[in-house]
Amino acid sequence: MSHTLGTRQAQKQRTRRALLDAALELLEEQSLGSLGLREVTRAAGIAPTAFYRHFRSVEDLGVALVGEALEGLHPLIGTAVSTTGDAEERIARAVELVAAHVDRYPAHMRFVVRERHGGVRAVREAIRDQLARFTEEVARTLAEDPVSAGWSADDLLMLAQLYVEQMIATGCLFLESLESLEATESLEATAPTPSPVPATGPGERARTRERVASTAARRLRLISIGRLHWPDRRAGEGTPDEGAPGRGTPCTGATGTGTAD
Amino acid sequence: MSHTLGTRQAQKQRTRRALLDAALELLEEQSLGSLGLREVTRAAGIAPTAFYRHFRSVEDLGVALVGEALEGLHPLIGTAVSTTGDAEERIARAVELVAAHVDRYPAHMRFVVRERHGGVRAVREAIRDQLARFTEEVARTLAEDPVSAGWSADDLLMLAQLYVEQMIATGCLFLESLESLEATESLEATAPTPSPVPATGPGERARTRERVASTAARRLRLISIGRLHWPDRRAGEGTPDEGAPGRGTPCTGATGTGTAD
DNA sequence: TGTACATCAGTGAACGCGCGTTCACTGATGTAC
DNA sequence: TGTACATCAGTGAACGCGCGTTCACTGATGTAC
Repeated sequence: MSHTLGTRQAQKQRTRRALLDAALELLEEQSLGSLGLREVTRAAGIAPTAFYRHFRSVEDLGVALVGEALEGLHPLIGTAVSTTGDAEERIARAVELVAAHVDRYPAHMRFVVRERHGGVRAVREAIRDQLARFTEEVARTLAEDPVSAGWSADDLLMLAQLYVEQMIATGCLFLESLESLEATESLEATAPTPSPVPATGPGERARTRERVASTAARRLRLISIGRLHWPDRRAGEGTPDEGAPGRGTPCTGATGTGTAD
Repeated sequence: MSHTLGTRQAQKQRTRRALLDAALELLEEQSLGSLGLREVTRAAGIAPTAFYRHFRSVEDLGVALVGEALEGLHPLIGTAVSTTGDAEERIARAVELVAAHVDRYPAHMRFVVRERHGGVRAVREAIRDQLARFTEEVARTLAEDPVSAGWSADDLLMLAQLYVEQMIATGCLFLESLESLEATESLEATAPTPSPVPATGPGERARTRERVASTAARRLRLISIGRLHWPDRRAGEGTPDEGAPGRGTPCTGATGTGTAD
């Protein structure tokens, strides 16, 4: 820290954190639109009226959470998509990045996934804007790759969107695996006897994680392969029983609709 | 209709419909978790207590909406993914299917997209189950395609998931384009003078639609190309400046983690 | 066809409750001299 | 260092309101004879 905060400022920050954390926990089982101000302050251990010292409304708190959840990812994107390493390495790096972020901020990520299409406009737009920035950064990084030579700006953007969507879908997979694990574990806690065959041991968490990572990696691999053979306009035409058709004429960008409108 | 409903039954169905429609309209701007029973009955024009003649709770109504939104799509899936026609035709058919469904049931589709990761468990699970059925059907249809020869069950499922996710993303794109059009049109309605250059004419709706359809089609095209060249394990290895590497050895399924666990 | 009774979709009053927001306040922290 | 005053994060009472659910009811529709 550059200069220590005054006691008062520090306390205010702590209360603010308590509000954000309380909200995050409550948001695991409901959406922002149904989250009450009193509910949050109760969980945070402060009086309802104190809420207004930190946020104008619950919606406002939601926008702050979007920032916390996604702001920190921007510097990491370049690393994950960068040209260094072969395709497999890059894919593994991207999946690992998502996995680590979900591991570290599960509640934040659940919140983002839930509210991305949720009922609170301001939050939806905050998320959309962050994702648009991600997409633009990915597109810029992809453009530097020699593989992208000849790609139209429109097609590059399309590919970047596909990658970003895929990263979100991967995050969802990791989140769902966390959820199902919790469900299993709480079931076991209730069970009268320890299962004869320990279906959920200490390694189960790691194994589920690996399975999810593998699925996510294969999806990315398929997309990357498509990218390498793009545009391949003849793909799938007629019967595919003639073996390997190879790539079509490199009529780059001919498939796009053009950027200007 | 096989046999006409009694007056009483018919009236009950009409009230039920009024409740569902009122809910759908209210859900355009909020999520199910914050939708009130009294709010719905008020909009439907009936007494709050009458709600219980039709649904046990708002959550229950939500589950009914999931059925309405997705049940009807099952018979259409086969047609969209089927082997008939070349890859381009199939892609166009799939995009058109989604576009038509969103055009006809925009509120239903918005609801599904919003609640897929929303705060109401029962509804989330109803949607997840329907999507799992879609995925299975797509996987089964893909398996019949000669292109899928040698694909492991795991990889086929991965591809089917990718396609289903992509269909949902396409639906989102169409929904967002509807939303932005409405915003523009209401802005124009408020504007004092008709714009000198009519930025939003009667053709704007069609043009936006076409742009979205084109983007969606290109995404599907890229995935289809990836599919044709799968697994191509050497893709992207080293520098890609040596031209067309062709497809790798068809070590089918070697990339999967196996289905049994 | 007519009558007597059963069913049941929709009503309206009433309930206790938690909500968001207002207001004047308290008392610890910060600051000027 | 000590004193006097300003700031402001957090308090607690109070408000009007809409909520979900209960209950006994009404009256049109359905049914048995």
